[in-house]
Amino acid sequence: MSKGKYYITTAIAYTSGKPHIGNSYEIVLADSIARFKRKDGYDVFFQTGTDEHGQKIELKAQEAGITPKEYVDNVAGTIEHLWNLMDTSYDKFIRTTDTYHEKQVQKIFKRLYEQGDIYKGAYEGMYCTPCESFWTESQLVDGKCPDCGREVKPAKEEAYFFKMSKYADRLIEHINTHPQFIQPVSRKNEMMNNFLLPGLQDLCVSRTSFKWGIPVDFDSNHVVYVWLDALTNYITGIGYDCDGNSTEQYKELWPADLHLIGKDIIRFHTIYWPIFLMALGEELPKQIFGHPWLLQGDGKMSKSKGNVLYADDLADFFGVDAVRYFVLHEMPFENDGVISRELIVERLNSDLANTLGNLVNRTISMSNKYFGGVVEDKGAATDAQKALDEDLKAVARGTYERVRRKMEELRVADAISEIFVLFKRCNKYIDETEPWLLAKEEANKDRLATVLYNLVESIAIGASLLEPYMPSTAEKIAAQLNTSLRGFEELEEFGKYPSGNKVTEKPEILFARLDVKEVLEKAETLFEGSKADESGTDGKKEEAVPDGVIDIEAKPEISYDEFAKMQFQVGEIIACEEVPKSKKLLCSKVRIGSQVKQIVSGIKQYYSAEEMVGKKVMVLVNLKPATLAGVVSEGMLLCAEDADGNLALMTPEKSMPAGAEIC
RNA sequence: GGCGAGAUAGCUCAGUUGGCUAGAGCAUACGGUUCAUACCCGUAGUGUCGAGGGUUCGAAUCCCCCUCUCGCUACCA
Repeated sequence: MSKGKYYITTAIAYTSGKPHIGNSYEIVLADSIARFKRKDGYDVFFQTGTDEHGQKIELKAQEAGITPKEYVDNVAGTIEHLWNLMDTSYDKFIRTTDTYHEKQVQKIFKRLYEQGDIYKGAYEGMYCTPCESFWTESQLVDGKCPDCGREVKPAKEEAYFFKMSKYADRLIEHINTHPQFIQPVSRKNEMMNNFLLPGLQDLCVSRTSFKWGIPVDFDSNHVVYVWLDALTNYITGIGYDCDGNSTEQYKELWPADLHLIGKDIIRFHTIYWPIFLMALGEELPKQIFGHPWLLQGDGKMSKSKGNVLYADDLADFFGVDAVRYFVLHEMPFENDGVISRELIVERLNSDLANTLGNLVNRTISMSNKYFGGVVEDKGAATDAQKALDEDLKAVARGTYERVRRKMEELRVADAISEIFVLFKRCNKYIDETEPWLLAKEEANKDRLATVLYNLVESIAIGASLLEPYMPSTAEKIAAQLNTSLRGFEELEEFGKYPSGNKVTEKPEILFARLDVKEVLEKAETLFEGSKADESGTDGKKEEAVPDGVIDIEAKPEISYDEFAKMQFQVGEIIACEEVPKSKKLLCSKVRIGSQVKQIVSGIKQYYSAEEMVGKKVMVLVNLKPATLAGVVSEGMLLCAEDADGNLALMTPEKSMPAGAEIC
């Protein structure tokens, strides 16, 4: 009997490169929820996929010397392979380059345009010719340039905008009346306070600066903004049609029950996406969960440091289920969690090898040793023993309900812990009943059989509950017990294991204990080896990176003319002060030849105002002035930036006069 | 700068509407046990519950203030 449909999605993965474990973990999380709901009697539809458009991909492809399509085919293949490797049970893998998706996005864009939600405007906003500045509507003072007070006029660069403000009130109302809509709740406040309550800006939903996107079919200069493109995957993937010819599947599945996403893209999912849906007249998803991230403890993950963890490498090392267990068990609900090989070894040893693996092993060993593997419920127990048995049984029978409640709140880590409470209870039961003592007296044979039966039955229940999280481990345990995994509806009754059944003769070790030191050494060796022959997902060989250097993302080639437009000069800092009300900004007076410019820079963390004075620095002089934190800045001080974001000013290597050209 | 969250055992955290000697897991030490993957079971802990002040018979829990950390956000030209 079905409890109804359950449509769950992950964010679609961006195909700019191979995702690391921090990104891959979302799919495992979604998978465990999908599998749980399926076992719990829901008709689950689980969709994932890839987001394949955008400038970044266009550039990456250009770098690799292949077409964008070739590039994304490559990466999408890698991603789907990873998802499969992690044993995820998605029903649909959508790619935003799929034809049906692209067609639908074009239709949606057109419809929104025709009904007036999307309008053609100017990307940079209002232009003040004398100041050479663009301003957004909200920056204008009485509709005039905030700097000089003169008239402004619309800029030339055209773009399409979505009227967000039109739907803002409805969205606020929806969020307020649906407390479950945004999870965790702290995220809801952030969205409200930062975006909704101050007033939503209209969103620019087209681009002309690159080509790799879905073209706006009635205006070929424009491609659809990637987020409008990407978000709609949730409906196009199940057959939405904006002319009203949506499939039966769509009608059944929409609205989605859960969008599982990273906390970094909550804004797009809780503001823009619902508003797009309102504009289309569709229902809003029931819940959006912005999960935190698993981060590396020892600094940022970086390719050149060789400390990036990938799901496939970890799976090679520890096994798929161990990795699944780790990421799910450490799944932070509100704060970011930490992942490292050391921590994985710790968890694997203490939970998987000691508590679970050893329990299964010792139980099966005893069954073989004492009864040739036959497990029989003789029902033998004195009153005192009955109390003991009943306590174990109560834990076993109640575990499903405890797990279910945790899953209801998406507390996956807590759900798993509940299952391990049962396994720990089993270990304790062995100590309490002392089977090895029972085995010494022939008169206690029946009691011994009963004890082992209770253990086998409890483990069978635990394994069945474990299935959504560690599917193949659950299967392995069932196989060793010579039984099959049960449905959830069979877990609240104790004694389903067929009495007289025979367990396997030779129990395999489920999880071997690992030595942290050995693991780290092996990882080191592997990394050294793979550095030499690793070919990136872009098909281009990556050079081994020597110590002390970093790589950054390459920008497209420019012409000499483009370069020549920029004017660099040596500037001398003659005064400098902190910008009030600002965390990062210093405001410097910079002498460049005979003139003095005021330049604001975000370097307060690295330089004090005092030490700035007297420095000769490299200045981009002819940059369009802008206002930062209320202060006008008329240029840019150039800095070098390392992988951790530390900044160092560029200064001339020999003494040079202020104003000297840098060319 | 604005808004918000938090600071509890070595580590990760739980502590409901203020109430007895402040808890769990991991790690540590000791004891027990030997069926098992040197595993399991038990016991023991230590904590100025971030600092200071206040309300109260009584505060980790409420109020004020301070310090620090974190998240989102605006500036990072």
